[in-house]
Amino acid sequence: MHVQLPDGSSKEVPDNATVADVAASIGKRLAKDAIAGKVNGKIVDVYAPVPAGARIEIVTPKSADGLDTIRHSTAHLMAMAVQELFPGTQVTIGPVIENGFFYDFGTERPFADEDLRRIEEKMQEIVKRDLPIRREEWSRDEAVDLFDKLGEKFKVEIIRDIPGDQVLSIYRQGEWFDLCRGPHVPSTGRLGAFKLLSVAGAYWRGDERNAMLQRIYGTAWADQKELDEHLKRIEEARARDHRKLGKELELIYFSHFAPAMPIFLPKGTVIYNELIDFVRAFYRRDGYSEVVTPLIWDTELFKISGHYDNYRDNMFFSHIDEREYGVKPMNCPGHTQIFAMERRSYRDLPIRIADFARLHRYERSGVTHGLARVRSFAQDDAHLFVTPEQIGPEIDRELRLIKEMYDVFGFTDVRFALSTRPEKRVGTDAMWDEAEAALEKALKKNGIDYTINPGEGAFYGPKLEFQVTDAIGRPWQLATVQLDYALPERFQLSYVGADNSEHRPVMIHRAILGSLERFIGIIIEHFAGAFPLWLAPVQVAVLPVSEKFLDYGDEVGREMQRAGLRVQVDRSNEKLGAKIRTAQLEKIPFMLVVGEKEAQNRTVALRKRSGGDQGSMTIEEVVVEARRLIDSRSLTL
RNA sequence: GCCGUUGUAGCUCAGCUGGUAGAGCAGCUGAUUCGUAAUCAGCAGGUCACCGGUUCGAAUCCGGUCAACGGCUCCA
Repeated sequence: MHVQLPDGSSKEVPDNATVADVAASIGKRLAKDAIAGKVNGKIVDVYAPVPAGARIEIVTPKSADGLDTIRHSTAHLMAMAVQELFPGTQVTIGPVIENGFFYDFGTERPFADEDLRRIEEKMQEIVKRDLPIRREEWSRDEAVDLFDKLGEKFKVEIIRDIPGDQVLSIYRQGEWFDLCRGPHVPSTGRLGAFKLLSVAGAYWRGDERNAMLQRIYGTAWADQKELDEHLKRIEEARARDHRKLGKELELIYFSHFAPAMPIFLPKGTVIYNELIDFVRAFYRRDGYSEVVTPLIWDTELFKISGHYDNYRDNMFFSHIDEREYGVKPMNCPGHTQIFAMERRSYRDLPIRIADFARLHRYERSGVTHGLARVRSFAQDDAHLFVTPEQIGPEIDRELRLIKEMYDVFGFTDVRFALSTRPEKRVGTDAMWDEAEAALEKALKKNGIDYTINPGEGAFYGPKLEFQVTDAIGRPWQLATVQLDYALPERFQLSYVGADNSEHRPVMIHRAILGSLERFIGIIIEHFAGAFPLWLAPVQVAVLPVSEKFLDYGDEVGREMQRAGLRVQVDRSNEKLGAKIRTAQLEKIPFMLVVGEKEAQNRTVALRKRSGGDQGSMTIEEVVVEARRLIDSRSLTL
C-alpha cells in the first residue's frame, strides 16, 4: 500500500505497516528517533498500524508533538516511580503543561522535598530498565473493575464520567499501568532528560471543597542539553525576580505590620512618580481631568454601587461614630459622585475623570505575591462618561493610547481578550448583550485578534484585557477597558441630550498600566533592574578617583543636579574600581569619573552602565546627551 | 482560605544527633590617595520571627500565632 509523507511524496510500505515501519523505510536515523507518529493529523504510538493512503508524519523528540509526548510519558514514569516507592498512593491525572508536566496523587502522607530526589532516582532506574510501553484497549466497565480492585477511587471516578460505550486505553509499562489516551514513547529508555521541580497541594478537580491532592511538578526535554538550558532559564528568571531586585536595589520594602502592602522606598518612589508623570502627559494631551478623592466612603455608597453585595469579601471596613465606612477597592463609585454633582449636558461629554488614588482590596492570605498581587495599590485609573454614540470612538482612542504607551517600554507583543458576563453580576441581560457587542465591535473594527474568556468579566460589565510579553517571554495582564451600563443606572446618572430630555450615560472604566505596583514589578523584571535613563532612580554617579578630587566631584554633582538629573557622588574612601563596581551593581546608567585630568580641564570621563569608558567630555555635553535620552524616553543608553 | 516549605546580625548564609551563636558583605574607626567591576587592619553588631510547652539545659524537640516562599482555589 501507499502512504503519503509530509513533503507530499508517497511511499510504498507493506500492508500491515506501523508508524515505526514507515520511519524505518525512510531512514535508520529516523527509525531511531521516532517516538510517536501522526496519522492523518492524529497523534498515535509508533507501533500503531497505518491505513492505506494515510498522511503519515514521524514525530521526533525535538518537535512540539514530540516534546509533549516525552513530557506525558515522563509524567507516567513519575507516577510509576511514586507508586513503587510509596505503595498505596493513588493516581489521578498527569497532564503536560508548558515546559513540563505534573501529576496529582492521592496520599495520606505529603511528599517532602527529599522525596523528590528519591523519586527522581527511581525514575532513572526505570529508564534503565527500558520497559516497553504498550497500549491496551478496555471496555469502560472492565476498566472500572480493574481500577476499583486496586482501590484507585479517583481513576474510577474519572472513568465513570466517560460515556459508557467508549473504548478506553490503558498504557502498560512493566507491572505498572495507567488509564491514558496516549500516545506514549515506545519504551521508558527513551526518557531521561527530566527534573522534578516542586511539590504542591492541589484540589481534586480544582475545586476547593474537594480533597487536597499532592502535585509534583517536573520538567522534561528531548535531551540533557535542552534540560540544562531550561534550568538555566529558570535561574535567570529567578535572578530577575522583582522581589529580589526590589530589595537589592532598595526600591520596595514590606513590613510585617502591613502584609502585602508594598512600601516604596525613595528609589522606588522615583519610578512610581516618573510613571505617573508619564501617564499625566498623555492625560493633558488627550483631555482627561485628574481628581483627588477620599480613600474611605460611607458604606451606603458601596451598597448603591453593588460592591457591598458583590465585592464585600474583598473590602476593608472601618467603624466610627456609629457609621460604617468602606475603604474603596475601586474608584468608580466615587467618580459617579463627581459626575452627579451637577446637571450635565451632552455637550460636556465625554467626561474623562482620572485618579491615581490608592485602592485597598483584601486578598486572602496565600494569594499575594510581591508587587504583582497586593492589598494596597494605585492604578492609572480613569472613568469615561460617554453617550452611547461615543463608545466606539472612545474605545478606539484607548486602543491607540495603549499601543503608544506600551511601545515606550518595548512591550510590542500585545494580546487581547474579551471577558464576558460572570455569574455574580448586576444589570439586565439586555445591558450585557449591548455592552459585550460594543466591545466586540471595537475589536473587530480595529482588526484586532482576540480570545474570549467566558464569565471572566467584572460584576458591572464586560472587560477587554490586554496582555503583554516581557523581555523573557512571560505574559502579564496589564490594561483593562470595561464597559459599564450598570453603575450609571444604579446611581441614576443622567445628562440632558440635544432633545432636551434626560439620558443615561455609559461609563468606561479603563487603566492602561493597570496597577502601578504590578506594572513596576513587571518592568523591574523586564529590564532586569537596569532601567532606561528616564526611569532610573539614580541617573548619574560621580566617581572621584581619590579624596583629592572630592571637591571637584561635588561640583560636578551640583551641576548635574542643577540640570535636573538625579545624581549621587561617591564620597567613599575606595579605589575607582570599587566605586565602579558599586555603581554597576546599583545599575546606575551614567558614571562620571573625575580625577586629575578632569579637574584641570573641567571635564568628566563618562562610563556607561552598558558599555565601558566613553572618554572625556564636558559637563555640558553629558547633560545634553542625558537630556536627549530622557526626553525621548530612550530604551538604550 | 487550603497543602507543603522556610524564618539565625542591615543583606546573603553556616550552626552535625539539645550543652546559652559564627562567616562574608554592608556599617563604624584608622591607615592608604589610588584611573574603569572588590586596598588593608581593627571595632561594633543577634530577646536565634513571636507566644507557650518538654527538658537540669532549647536556635536546635513539640504545639500555637504571625510573616514570607512554591503551588491550589480565588482574583485587578
